[in-house]
Amino acid sequence: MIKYWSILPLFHQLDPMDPYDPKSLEAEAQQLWADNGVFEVDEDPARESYYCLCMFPYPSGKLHIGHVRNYTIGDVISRFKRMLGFNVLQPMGWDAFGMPAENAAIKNNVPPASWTYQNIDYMRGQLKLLGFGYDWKRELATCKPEYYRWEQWLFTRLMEKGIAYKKTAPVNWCPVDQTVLANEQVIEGRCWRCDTEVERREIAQWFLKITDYADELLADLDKVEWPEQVKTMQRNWIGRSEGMEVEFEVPGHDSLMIYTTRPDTLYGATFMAIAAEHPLALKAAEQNPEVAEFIEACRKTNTSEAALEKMEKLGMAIGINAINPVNGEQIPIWIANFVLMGYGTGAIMSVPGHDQRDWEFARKYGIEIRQVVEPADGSTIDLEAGSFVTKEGRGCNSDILDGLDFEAAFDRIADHIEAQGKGSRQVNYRLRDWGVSRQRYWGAPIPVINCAACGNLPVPEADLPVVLPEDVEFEGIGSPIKKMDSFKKITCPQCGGPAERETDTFDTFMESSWYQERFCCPDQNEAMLDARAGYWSPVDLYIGGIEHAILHLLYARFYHKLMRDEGLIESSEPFNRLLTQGMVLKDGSKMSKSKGNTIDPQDLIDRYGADTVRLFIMFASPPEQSLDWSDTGVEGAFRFLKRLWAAVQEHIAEDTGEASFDKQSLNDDQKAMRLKLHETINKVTDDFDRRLTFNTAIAANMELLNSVTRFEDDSVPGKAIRQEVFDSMVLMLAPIIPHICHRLWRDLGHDSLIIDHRWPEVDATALVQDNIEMVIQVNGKLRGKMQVVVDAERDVCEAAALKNDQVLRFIGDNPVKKVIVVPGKLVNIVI
RNA sequence: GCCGGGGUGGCGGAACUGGUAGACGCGGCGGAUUCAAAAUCCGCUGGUGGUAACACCUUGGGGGUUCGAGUCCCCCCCCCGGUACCA
Repeated sequence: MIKYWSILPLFHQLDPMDPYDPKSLEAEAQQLWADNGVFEVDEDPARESYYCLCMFPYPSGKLHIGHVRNYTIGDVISRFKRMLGFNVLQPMGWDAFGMPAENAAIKNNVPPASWTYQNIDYMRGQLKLLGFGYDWKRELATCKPEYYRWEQWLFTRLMEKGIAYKKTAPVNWCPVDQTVLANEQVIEGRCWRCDTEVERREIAQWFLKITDYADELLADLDKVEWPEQVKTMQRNWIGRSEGMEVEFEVPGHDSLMIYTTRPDTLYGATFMAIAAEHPLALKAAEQNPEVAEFIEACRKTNTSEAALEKMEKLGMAIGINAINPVNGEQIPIWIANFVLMGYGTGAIMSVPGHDQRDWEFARKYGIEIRQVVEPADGSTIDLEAGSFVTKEGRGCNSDILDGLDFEAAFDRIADHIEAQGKGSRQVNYRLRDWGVSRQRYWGAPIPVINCAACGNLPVPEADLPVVLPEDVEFEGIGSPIKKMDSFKKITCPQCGGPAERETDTFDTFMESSWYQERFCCPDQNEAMLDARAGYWSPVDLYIGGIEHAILHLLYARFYHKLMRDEGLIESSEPFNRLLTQGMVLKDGSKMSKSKGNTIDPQDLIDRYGADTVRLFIMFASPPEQSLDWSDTGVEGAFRFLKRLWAAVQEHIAEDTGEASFDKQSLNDDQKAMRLKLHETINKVTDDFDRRLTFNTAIAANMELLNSVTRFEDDSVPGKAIRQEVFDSMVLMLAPIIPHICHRLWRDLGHDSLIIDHRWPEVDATALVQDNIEMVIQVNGKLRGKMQVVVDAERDVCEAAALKNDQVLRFIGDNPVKKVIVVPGKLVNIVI
């Protein structure tokens, strides 16, 4: 703990009537924190740890207001937990790989690395100006080899375990720029740079078998304290379903394997749909130029799910039939643009009677729609109007399934098909394996060597890391390392022959999947993680945007389990509690450069100081809701700080001496002041700890400041109560507006750092009241109020209510039918 | 399309477990201070009617449950996030 005597020279001479000057007092506080390493922490088994982590930023150039919100929330909670006595870790780093750096390189001809490092330097300065209590010793950037080498190392381990594997998957391809495009770079089906129509291509890529962990990822959601909506989104994303794999024979060709969750509708299958890239489709195209043309047309669609679902569903029959295993019927095989080769088997069975998408397709192409499920209540349905999608019906026109409900029909047909060897019960997931290959430069190189003789080999551990060359020039859009022989050409570690390095890089979600563990031991050069991770991890509270509810958070959970199974860590989940922060809006819509409605945090810091920015952000709305930016609201926050400053300065200017008070002999106003204070401490503590609603905590302190300003009592106990109020208020506000409170704490006569002081405690005796107010309603409408003793019995309340003048007016001559008493709250008289 | 969330005064929001709708702040109006302005301080401020006391209406729209609904249930509208290569 640092005592003031050691740092006094840093402060101005105290003049109680100094105006509030955020610039100098914030600089002084920040300097003191930095010089004394106030937020640097070490593992201390004697103390309980609290690991508070905010999603680290992509170094895009400068902080945007969403960052400021995210990091203010994290800093407020970290400082609060520290005041409760926890050993708090709050680190910060940089999610430094990604596309914007490449775009900047193409546009401005600067290497992505130097652009990134410059941005990091600038943004680090901004974070320091905001006064966030980070342990800067632990700072990391994911683009540094000492970071990504461990990711490469783990990947080689996963290759050996078979969790990393290679298969083809679709990408967006620009035929002019000769490069792969991200979904974001495809604007209405065209390349964002050259406006060429984008094609879909199937290329070989690396995958991680996240589906092997699907059940555990699902089950472990019950172990974490996350918002229910995020858990629901993840459950739906994983999408566990119980169904069957069924084999359809195709005379003269390989059979088609399909998966269905509705084997009870097998008798209603009237066609099959396959992907344009399916081998059977390609074979048909050889015979039929029209089919070839259609396949070509199918390639003109985006790979994104939203685009795929919204586009017009198109198909073409290939003139080959499949045999339905349940009834031997021959049904036509169609190529359909909404079936993708990369997902499942690239083939589906279609039951237009009982699936809406199949129904629309069948309607369009005049394919038979057959009813095989009927309503259980015996009513009739109209398949001309739409499909009948339900699991509540019973089978019809289905031979052995007729009259059976869903469960019975499922079992009957499953037994039947399994007995015939034409398929089996199967649990399936909507979740697909994680494609980690990116055909881009600014990412961690995938540590693989491609040898014509030996195949795909992991780079031997001794040769790691595979370092990404940072001094590169962009010629066009493609990745420079794909043409760089000095990087590419290598000898095979197995046969010694010529080989090539993999030039794809990792998805940047790889880096952000484990940084939270590396923060525990960022200087460890011998291993990915060490025992220190065991002290801090898992993260106690993780804070970030709701937009990460599925992908990032699911990948990080998966990666954590991979590290656990590698023996690197003991826990199964990375983030115990999650706080998803809402977006920052301006005039009700998202800020964007094109709309010109962006707010630059730097301007605000320059004009008002960090405390005002922090206060406004925390006051404007609760963290989980979106926040609408308001310039006048910022003024209001600044005004509050000035009032707080002036009120404390005025208090310390009066001579309080050794003022004290005796709880037993206070007058009514003094009691009321202390009641207000301790009610506020009670509420604010709950708001900070359980509810995480800092806006109401701030509002409560504003009320308290209003009350204490009106508390004009110059007696000795009065002064002492005022000191108690200001001490508590400054402590309660310190996590939110740390600079001004740091200063006011000393002005109030304390010689320790406020960050090292304990959070204020409620004095239960101050909360005791004699009388309370109760509301009286007539037929549920408020008609009167009354004072009763604090623990008045029901009948006392009722009798008092029925004597109330206002109430009697409303009752009039009507007989009272019923009286409802909610003790301590209200009396409702029903007439 | 699918999954998830949201909609309360002129504005941001409060109302935590079905129990006083609108705390706190912004804005607005009026006043004090000032030569004047800024800043600051004090008062009023959901809508409609009324001189007033007061009454009625009001939580996106429609219906329901309940003594009582912003809160629970059903239907609809609008906005936002995600949708697997934006991070």
